[in-house]
Amino acid sequence: MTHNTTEISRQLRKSGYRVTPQRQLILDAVCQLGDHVTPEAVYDQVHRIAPTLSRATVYRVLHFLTEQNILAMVHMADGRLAYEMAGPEPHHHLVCRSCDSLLELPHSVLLAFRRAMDSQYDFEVDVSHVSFFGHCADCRDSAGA
Amino acid sequence: MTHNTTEISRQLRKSGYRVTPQRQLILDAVCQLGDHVTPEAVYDQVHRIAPTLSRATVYRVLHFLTEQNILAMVHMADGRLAYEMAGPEPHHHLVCRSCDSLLELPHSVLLAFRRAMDSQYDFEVDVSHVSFFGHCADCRDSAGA
DNA sequence: TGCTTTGTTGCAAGTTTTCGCAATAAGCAA
DNA sequence: TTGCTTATTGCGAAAACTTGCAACAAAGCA
Repeated sequence: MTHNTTEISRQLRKSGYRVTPQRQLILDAVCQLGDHVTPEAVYDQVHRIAPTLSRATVYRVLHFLTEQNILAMVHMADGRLAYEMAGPEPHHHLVCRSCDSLLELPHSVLLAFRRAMDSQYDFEVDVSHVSFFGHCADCRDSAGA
Repeated sequence: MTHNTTEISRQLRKSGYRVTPQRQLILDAVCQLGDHVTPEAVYDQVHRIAPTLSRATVYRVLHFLTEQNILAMVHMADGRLAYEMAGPEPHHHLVCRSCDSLLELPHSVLLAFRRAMDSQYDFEVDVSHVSFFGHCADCRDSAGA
């Protein structure tokens, strides 16, 4: 378990939300499954332990935990959504359109971009989670450009 | 009509694809409806003229035209997909989450970013059309942050 | 501990998006 | 123009995702 259950629980309760077994199971599942977890994968994982937990709840809880900044929403190349643990430091992805691989981008890169937009356009870009699409080194080579 | 129908038709036929009435209607619809057009909006628009044209075809054609670089896919704030004409001149948007206003971003900004990603991460970012979300000057002020 | 409040869940029905496959028709060549 | 090839469509069904609502149960308090 890489997430601090008690800390997150406390955070939720403090905001007037409840810590339910469903929410804990779903959080554990995302945590275990890694970096770009689809709702369906979460459902499969969780359903083994709690067969009555519904798909609707999975979707609702994923949304909810994202709003609470406990999870982060990730755009996949095909437009679908996936989730991952948010962590204290926002991070970003370079998503390969060919092989769907993810490359992590340090927050500092985006902070610089954000500052630039702010000063030049007076626009506050939300850089809590950003994904860029393109082609990784491997796929670029094999494409034989 | 801001798109060059004959040129696009020629491009498609040259690649071995066919120019169907459905494809033309859908292209026209996206073109008329402007920036960030949802599949449903396209369907509504097109359905008035061609009631038998199915939703499946709308989705398929939008996807297809995106692959052909005739349309560009844009991620909306809520994770949903929208489309817009790709055009020869790449353009980018700063989208305000509060008032939905669009601010155009010069391509040069993104080109610099692209070069940085290429040299630092050996990743070729697709910067043909990018949207960033956040808050414009007006909404930032009125929010009283 | 037991009661109360009200945030959450599960179900089922409702959207949105995709898929398989037979029928159709675009483009090409004669 | 006619016919052939096969890309593309439409349909219906399935998958993916959302929503309304009644029942349930987490937190807080007596």
